[in-house]
Amino acid sequence: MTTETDRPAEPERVRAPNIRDVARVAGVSYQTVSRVLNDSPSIRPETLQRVRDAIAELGYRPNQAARALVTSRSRTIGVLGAQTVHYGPATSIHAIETAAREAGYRLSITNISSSDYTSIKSGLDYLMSQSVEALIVIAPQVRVFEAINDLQVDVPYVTLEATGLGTSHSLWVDQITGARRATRHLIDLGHTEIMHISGPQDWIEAEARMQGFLRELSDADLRTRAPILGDWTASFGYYAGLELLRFRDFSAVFAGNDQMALGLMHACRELGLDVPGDISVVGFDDIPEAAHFSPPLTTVRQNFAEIGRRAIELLLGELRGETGLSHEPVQPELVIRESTAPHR
Amino acid sequence: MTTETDRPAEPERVRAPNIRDVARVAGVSYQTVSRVLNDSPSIRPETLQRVRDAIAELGYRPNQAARALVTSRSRTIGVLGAQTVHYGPATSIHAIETAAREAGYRLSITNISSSDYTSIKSGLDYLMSQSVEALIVIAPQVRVFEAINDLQVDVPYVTLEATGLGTSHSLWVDQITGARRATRHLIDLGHTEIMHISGPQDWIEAEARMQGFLRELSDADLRTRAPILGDWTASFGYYAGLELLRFRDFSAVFAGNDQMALGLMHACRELGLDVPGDISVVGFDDIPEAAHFSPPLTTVRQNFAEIGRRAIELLLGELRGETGLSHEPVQPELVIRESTAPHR
DNA sequence: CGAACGCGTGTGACCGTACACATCCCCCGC
DNA sequence: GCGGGGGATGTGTACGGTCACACGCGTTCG
Repeated sequence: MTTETDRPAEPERVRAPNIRDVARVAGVSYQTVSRVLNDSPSIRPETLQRVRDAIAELGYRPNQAARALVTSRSRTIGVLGAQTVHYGPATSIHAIETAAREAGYRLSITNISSSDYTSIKSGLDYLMSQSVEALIVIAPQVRVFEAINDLQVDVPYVTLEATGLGTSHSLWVDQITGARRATRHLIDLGHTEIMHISGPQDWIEAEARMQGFLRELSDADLRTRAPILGDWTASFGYYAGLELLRFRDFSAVFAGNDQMALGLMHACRELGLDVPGDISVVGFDDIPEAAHFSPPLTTVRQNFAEIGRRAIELLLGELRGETGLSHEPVQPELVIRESTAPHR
Repeated sequence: MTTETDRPAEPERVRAPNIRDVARVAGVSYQTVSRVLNDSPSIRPETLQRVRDAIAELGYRPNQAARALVTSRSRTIGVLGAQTVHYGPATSIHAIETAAREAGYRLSITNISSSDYTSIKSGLDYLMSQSVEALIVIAPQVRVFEAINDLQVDVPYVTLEATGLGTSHSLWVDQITGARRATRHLIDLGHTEIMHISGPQDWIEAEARMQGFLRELSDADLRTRAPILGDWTASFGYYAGLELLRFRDFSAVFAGNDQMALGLMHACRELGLDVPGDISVVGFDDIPEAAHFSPPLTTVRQNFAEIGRRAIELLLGELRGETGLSHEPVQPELVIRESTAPHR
């Protein structure tokens, strides 16, 4: 029957049904169908039903592109991310997605591969050409701000921000205080020689945590030493630990995140050192696994879900034209477990 | 000057520049601008430059919606995810994003909040209305297949699949073999009483790993016992461990993922049991932290990045009309560390 | 008893772009 | 000198919706 040749008239790809097809089947005008889609109040129940039936019969799906074109409302929020494999960003994005969905918005996510300017710009460019209605920047690189200015981003945006510079576009996650609390905890336990393994330099979070660490130390008149710049991974923590522990001129370590703390504790174990007996360790983030490390890790909990929700809240508020929205910082919380003990 | 009132003619929101604006500035027709955007070969270098300058001057950005509307090509691949906070899915998505970007595609991701049918359907519905050109399903729920059929998805799609049923739309990640290898390893070490802590029942991965476990056990004529159904979390592993270890009628545990293995080892530690001395533990996934657990975890490595790449490769091939693409399974690999030892 | 009004529905224009086709111009060869 | 061809550019139309407005109809009110 259906031979491969001799069938030039075969409809190559059946066009998806559109609003007029629905209208024809329902016996109404296309405008009425449009009204049904936008649930306009003034439609006779009977007509409504006819249109709904037609939609179901044809398997009609409104074309978002067409809709976005005419309304210039895409119902989409852009997310510029980087390293979203990490627990923190991944959790935030998840929370953002959930909050956005509940508000009838969807996400368009793009990651930047490297932290150079062109990469950021192209990511931002893409999002803007999607005509996103708002923008969330999770990419923690400092250069993002320049790019946003250069590209004349004219939609509301929020950057997750850790330094408390407090531009009106930032959701301040007070990592400085978090880091100070972690450091304070070690000081209160009697430690005077404290190391810090930081995250990568171009991450705002890493910078803020380091700041908090240094400030708390200097407030306590303790010797500050140059933090080690890591890459967030457990492996880095491990190798850094092996290196550092050759000297052992410290009794406590504040790691920039839980993974590096884990690696460090691994190194301690391998060198026959007890945590927290010989070395106290504090992490940052409170990833779900941290409570089950050996020993369970004292760390600083960040409420990533809250952060995501707040970001959406802020943006939606701005979209509705509200002003003076709360930019209250999200406060991290110290969770004391078993990886820290009094200095002996 | 600019008083609030008496300015009815003020343009409320400056319309973004379109190709006609660019054309006017460049002194050409809008069609020429369109040609520049789609880098058509027949454009005089001089004209090209003029248009480029105009684009830069106006800060013009092509409108994706309009473009998608007329070409019905969105250059977007839809991803239906669930629980994308987990390491596996998150890593896969990241790899997918990277591979897609290199091929000039972008991602539209939507997560389903629950595993019920309507939720899946609405997620799928959304993606289709975005006119995605292809679809990747990471949501591991079985019901997804029904939904895909019901909604007459007419674009190429791939589901990450673990059972080897081998529909033409699946990328088979051979978790059964992975689980068998893990189990075999324990058997080879002399263990005869082996427990399995599985993932949630409606996850295809969990099901496949359980299958592999049971088959290997029955091939070795060992006693099989009902696996425990967990939720992938370290906490579950911990509490399950506390419960199970009251009896200690087993000497080895195969956990459905690394997190549950971690929790389990925590429970062992707390009860004074040595891993691997008293209990051998194997995980699944090889998350980056697994090498630094206490003890470093023997586990089954899944190459999530490879999986993501392969998914995109498959889809792009199909979009180009290629057939007979390789559906070779992605093979997981056993990584032996220190959480397993011979039965004594 | 006709005007005013509200409800439910239909008509035209437009959103920004790509594609098919028409047009113009210049150069070449007979 | 003129027809033909091809490269560069311009003109109409379609894509699938929404919005402002117009319209017919029945009801209400002055």
